[in-house]
Amino acid sequence: MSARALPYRPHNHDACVNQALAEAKAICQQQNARLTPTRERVLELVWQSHKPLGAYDVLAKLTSEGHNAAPPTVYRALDFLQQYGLVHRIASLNAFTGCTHAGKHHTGMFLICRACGNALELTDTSVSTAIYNAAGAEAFCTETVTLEVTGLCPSCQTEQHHE
Amino acid sequence: MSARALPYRPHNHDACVNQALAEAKAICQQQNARLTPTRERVLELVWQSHKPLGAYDVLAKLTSEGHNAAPPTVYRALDFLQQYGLVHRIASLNAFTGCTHAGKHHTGMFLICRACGNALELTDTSVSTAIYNAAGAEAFCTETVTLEVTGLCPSCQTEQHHE
DNA sequence: CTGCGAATGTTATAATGTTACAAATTTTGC
DNA sequence: GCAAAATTTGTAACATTATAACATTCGCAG
Repeated sequence: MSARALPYRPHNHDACVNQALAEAKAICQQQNARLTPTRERVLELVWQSHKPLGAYDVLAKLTSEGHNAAPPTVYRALDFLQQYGLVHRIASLNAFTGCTHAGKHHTGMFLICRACGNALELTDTSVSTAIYNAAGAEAFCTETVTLEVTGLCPSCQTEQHHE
Repeated sequence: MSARALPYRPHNHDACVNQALAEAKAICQQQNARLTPTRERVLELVWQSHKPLGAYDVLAKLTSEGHNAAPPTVYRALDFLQQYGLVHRIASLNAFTGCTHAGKHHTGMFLICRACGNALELTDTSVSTAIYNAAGAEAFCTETVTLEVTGLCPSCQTEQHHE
């Protein structure tokens, strides 16, 4: 598998989408989960860019395509996708983004640019370890970690025009 | 200044509240900010326990005290308190909690027990450093960090009855 | 083809958060 | 002290995000 493109640099984004869809199909098949058309379409929509997308944004896109959708349609699809590790919810944005480490056990860390809105998902062992240890020092049993960093991505640090 | 009590252990909680209020007054005085009665009352309410409180919970308490409050009343007070580092917003819960490190420059890390609902705020240099470095390795300029760990606190790991 | 569980449609509503403008209060400059 | 300015609060309406409850349809095993 090739390295992931950086969200805030120009790249062939179709490759991102295709890879994500291919991985999703493989994962669902392997786990005997049904990647139905609606679920697949929602996953595609979330992957339309590296900017986390609100549930109602997804809904609007579905609607504009003629899909007869309501909020539960979207939230159910997103729940399913989250369950199988195909998308992440960004709590600080109330939005969803495609998982770039699908299938791999990981603690997502997100770098979210406040200027261009793109989010980069990282996995960093020293971060996870430090968090796990800090929690352990308080005898706390860690189950889930929400780690979202906001700031400026390399592109937006130098450019004036934010995409 | 004495060490902080652990949220999920029995402790003299009035001391927590009193300390928080005293610190808040000192900080506001020092920064020439006005800790008005409404703001102070909201801070007290948020400090009524170590369980992060929703804005509408605060609103309900204010209302039950006869205060003529509406959502903006609460959100404005919370915004003010956040601005001066007196409360934190817990994004994964849509709730607010009193800051136990008010006045000190810090990156909050929260250990949130899914059983009892209490939250413990930590500051851990190795965690902050690891995060900052991981972001820096991507040439990302960190501004804010949201770090919320969910799991089981020591008490709830052993006890059946969750407070 | 029929019955069962999973998935989706549909309607309504809950929970969280914001906008906009008016009134009251506090501060400030004189 | 007093008027103007700035800050804070009141008030009503509304926007956004998410869920509940129940009916219907779909996919598939027997």
